[in-house]
Amino acid sequence: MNLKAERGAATRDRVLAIATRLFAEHGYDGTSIEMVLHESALSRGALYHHYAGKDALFEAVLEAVETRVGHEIAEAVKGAADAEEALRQGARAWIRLASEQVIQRIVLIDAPSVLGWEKWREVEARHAFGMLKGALRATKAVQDDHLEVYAHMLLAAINEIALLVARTGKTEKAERAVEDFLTRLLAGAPPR
Amino acid sequence: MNLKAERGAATRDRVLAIATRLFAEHGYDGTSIEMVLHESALSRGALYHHYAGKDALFEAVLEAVETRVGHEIAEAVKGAADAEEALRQGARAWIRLASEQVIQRIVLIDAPSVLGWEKWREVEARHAFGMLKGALRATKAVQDDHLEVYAHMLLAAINEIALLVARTGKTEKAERAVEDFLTRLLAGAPPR
DNA sequence: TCCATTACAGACCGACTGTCGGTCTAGAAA
DNA sequence: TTTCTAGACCGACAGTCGGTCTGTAATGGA
Repeated sequence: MNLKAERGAATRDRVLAIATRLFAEHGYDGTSIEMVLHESALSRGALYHHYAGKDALFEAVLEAVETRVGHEIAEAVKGAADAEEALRQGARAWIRLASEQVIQRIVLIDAPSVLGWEKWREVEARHAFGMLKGALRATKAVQDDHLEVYAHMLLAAINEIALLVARTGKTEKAERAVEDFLTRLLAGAPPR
Repeated sequence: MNLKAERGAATRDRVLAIATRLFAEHGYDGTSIEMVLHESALSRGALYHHYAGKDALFEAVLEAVETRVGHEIAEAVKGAADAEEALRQGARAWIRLASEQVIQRIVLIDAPSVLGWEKWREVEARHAFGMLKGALRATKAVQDDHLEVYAHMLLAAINEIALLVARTGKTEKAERAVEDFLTRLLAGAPPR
């Protein structure tokens, strides 16, 4: 049970790579199963043997992309002196990573509408959101019962900027604004 | 040339109302033109006479929803004492409005993927984003060349919370966190 | 050797979007 | 009054797409 398993895994990987490219280029709706079939020189039966449907294929693609991104951000944050520094470096790394169309289209634009917001959030919690929440907690700048909401706001804000930068190209300016944004947020709760 | 024009406008409105409800309930992909046809007791030809296609119909729906939301938020902000107060009241009103499924599904989830991010942004600029940017400028808490980016981050953050509240129901808690978030942001740029 | 399991093939189905030739009628023009 | 035009509306149809189903080949454990 080795040759068979390996062949199957290889096919799945091939399909995954092709689907990732197509989804990124043409979006979920603009990509037909037919296209994937054609490029992978596979039959319908084979594809549906490995993936339950178009949605499931998309979800597998999303999962793979998120995993890769997670590793790259972890790498970028490695040398950070403290929690706040890690948060800043992570944010910067994320914005730069998200210049890739693969991430923009698949993770930020199509995923919520294809999988539904709940499912998307669940996937994010295991990756980008989870990391950010951890980093934010480590800074101790936010009281515990606001942590969840803060992490949501922060991630959404940074995602938006990633998309913005991808269109306008004003990377430095946006990064400075995000730095400023983070500085204000981390300044600690003012007296009310 | 009056009866004819009126009849046409009435048909467009009828279709728009039905499409809005269906898009909100089943999402863009889950709503078929066939459904709209059936509920509006109209023929394919007639519908395609008034709207260029499914995308165009969706865009018309989005525009109508955004316009309504714009009015309601303007109403909510009316009595605000100063710019900061207006921003806070606007944010709160927006979060509460976004408890409607119509707004969540159509404006926040489906629009970016159906129309594409650029088109979506363009529509938003004429409505929610435009208002928020104006309000933020009026507070003078953000330097001019960061204004655009800040407005993006802020809107994205608030939108995210609107979706979060819609799922978890913890309105008060989320609103307090947003209040806190705004307070920190508006506290002014710290010395660097 | 036998057989269960897995990989793969491709015909087929129903549903969907968008097109196209055409009808009907209000109301302007003659 | 008669004629003509533009716009509202109709429904058959083509083409595409996602997904199903039956069947075949080959691997590897019993």
